[in-house]
Amino acid sequence: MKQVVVNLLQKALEELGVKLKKEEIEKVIETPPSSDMGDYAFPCFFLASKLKSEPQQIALELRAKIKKFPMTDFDDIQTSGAYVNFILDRKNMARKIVWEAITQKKNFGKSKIGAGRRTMVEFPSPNTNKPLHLGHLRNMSIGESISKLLEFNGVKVIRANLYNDRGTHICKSMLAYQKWGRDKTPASKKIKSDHFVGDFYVMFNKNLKKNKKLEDDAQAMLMKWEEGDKRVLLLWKLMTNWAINGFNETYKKFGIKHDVTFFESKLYEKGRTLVEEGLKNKLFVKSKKGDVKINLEGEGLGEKILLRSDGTSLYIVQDLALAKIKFEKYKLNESYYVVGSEHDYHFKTLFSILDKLGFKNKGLKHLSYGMVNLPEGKMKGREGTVVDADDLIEKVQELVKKELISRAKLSKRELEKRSLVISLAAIKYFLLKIDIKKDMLFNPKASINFEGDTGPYILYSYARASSILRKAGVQGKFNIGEMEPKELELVKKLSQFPDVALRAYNSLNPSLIANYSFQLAKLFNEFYHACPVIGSENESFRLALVEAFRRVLGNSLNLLGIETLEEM
RNA sequence: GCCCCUAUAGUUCAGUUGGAUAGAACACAGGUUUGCGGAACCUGAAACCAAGGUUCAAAUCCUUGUGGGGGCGCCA
Repeated sequence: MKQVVVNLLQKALEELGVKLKKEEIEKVIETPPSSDMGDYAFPCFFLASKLKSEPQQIALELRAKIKKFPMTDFDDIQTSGAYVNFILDRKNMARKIVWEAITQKKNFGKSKIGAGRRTMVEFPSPNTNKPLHLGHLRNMSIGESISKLLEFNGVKVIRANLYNDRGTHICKSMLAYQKWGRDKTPASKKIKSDHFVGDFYVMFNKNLKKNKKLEDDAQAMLMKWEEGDKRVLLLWKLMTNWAINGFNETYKKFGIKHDVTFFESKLYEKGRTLVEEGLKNKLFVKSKKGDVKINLEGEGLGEKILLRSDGTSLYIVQDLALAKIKFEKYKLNESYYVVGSEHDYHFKTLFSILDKLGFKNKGLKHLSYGMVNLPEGKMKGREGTVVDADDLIEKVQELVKKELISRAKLSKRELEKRSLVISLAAIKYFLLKIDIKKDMLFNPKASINFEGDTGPYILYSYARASSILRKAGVQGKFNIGEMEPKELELVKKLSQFPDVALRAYNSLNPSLIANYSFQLAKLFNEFYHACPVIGSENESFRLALVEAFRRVLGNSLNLLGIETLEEM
């Protein structure tokens, strides 16, 4: 519908002597602050200097020109100051949007703008020495939602995960296990296996306070690991598998699945050829001590060391290698890294070095998201102020169960299923509604609230729509009579979905979808309070509207990685 | 010390990328029972960190200051 407005404006502007491209016109079109003013607005301020006239005057002339064209889609075109406001034929619009939503179903709102592209999205890439925490939940929510957004716009997505399974942090857990964990296994302790590993990491840090020598022991163990010491490798394999098996349970519960998995342990020496290449091109320099570094002062990034003086490589070298492997093996157009903003500097240097190595315009992007803070401040692993991912999910699920039990009798299985869907909706929505790049506060009390701007509230409105449709039975065609204001508002909100999905795709920001979902759910609740559906004069249209709403909200939630429920 | 990010009701967040009257939610005060599920709906009070600048137009862009967060290892 916007395109019709654009076309009309382009023709009228040309008659006034201004040639503008469609995209230029589309860009300035906005939505008026209130819907009585119109559905689309065109501000004329920027034309004032070109036409050497008052913006108000231009608006009037523009309106006069447009009025002369034959039109079917509009009730009226008005001006208000320097704005030309287009008022759509509401019945026509409602018919169109509702019909499209109902018939296009899952495809409603999709675009093909990304067709033919292949993009890798890497998340959450944890360390294998301790279980996932709240930050990883934000990471996974964002990673999955962005993957869905890309797919919704035609992109072929490859979901990847990189395990940071090598280094001193791993050796710390291993050392603690060697010292104090003899013969115990996750099964014998009846504990989730990644938590089992994490407990030893905590144990290491506790004992480190009493015995500083442990730090050296961990370093010594890393040396043995690098030398290929069989005993150390055996233990490493055992514990890494425990960690990963535990993660896999969490991924499954959280609803994410990877297509590719990378391991730092297999990659960390693969960047050598790249380093040698850089040395040949004099991009990198070897100092007298033997370490290899690159000067990035020009970019304001300082000096970066790539190889230690003993010849072993640093973390960034494997990221260099991995970037290349990704593009060569998977024929990518883009590669996105979902990693917290604390690593902004790392990615700046990484991309800068790759650029210098001739790896230009490869669509590498750091999807940097803000830190998750607690009311008490930052989460600190060693001080035990971390919110554990599994614990959080379990805790929220328990609260949902209590709520469900107080409402209806459910079978155990149904209780489990519903409570999981609702609690994941609560957590994911809470984490996704905030602008990806901003730090956020995770208030445990607010996160278990199920009223207002929350996942459960949105799921509830979906379930109510389903309930109405269930009661009414199957419907076919519909007729539109006079529309109530709430019906119109709901229709307009539905019509915005394709635009919102596209904007979220362009800005790679799921929070737009989250906020839209809430606004849509809220309008629906207002609508069904104001307008009876079943048995009303406009039953056929209202039912269709409810169905369209249900469809669009379902599509919207799907983009957030949130499942829906027919009953709550 | 240097670099990056950030600042909107009591609190947590929006604000269509520079446009018309800055929107919600929570909390607070009050209300909606005989209609499709009250995890709902309605009413009320409450905000752009400060000072300059650019512009027809600034919460949005620039400068400075102040507050908050992060990064500056031959760690990952």
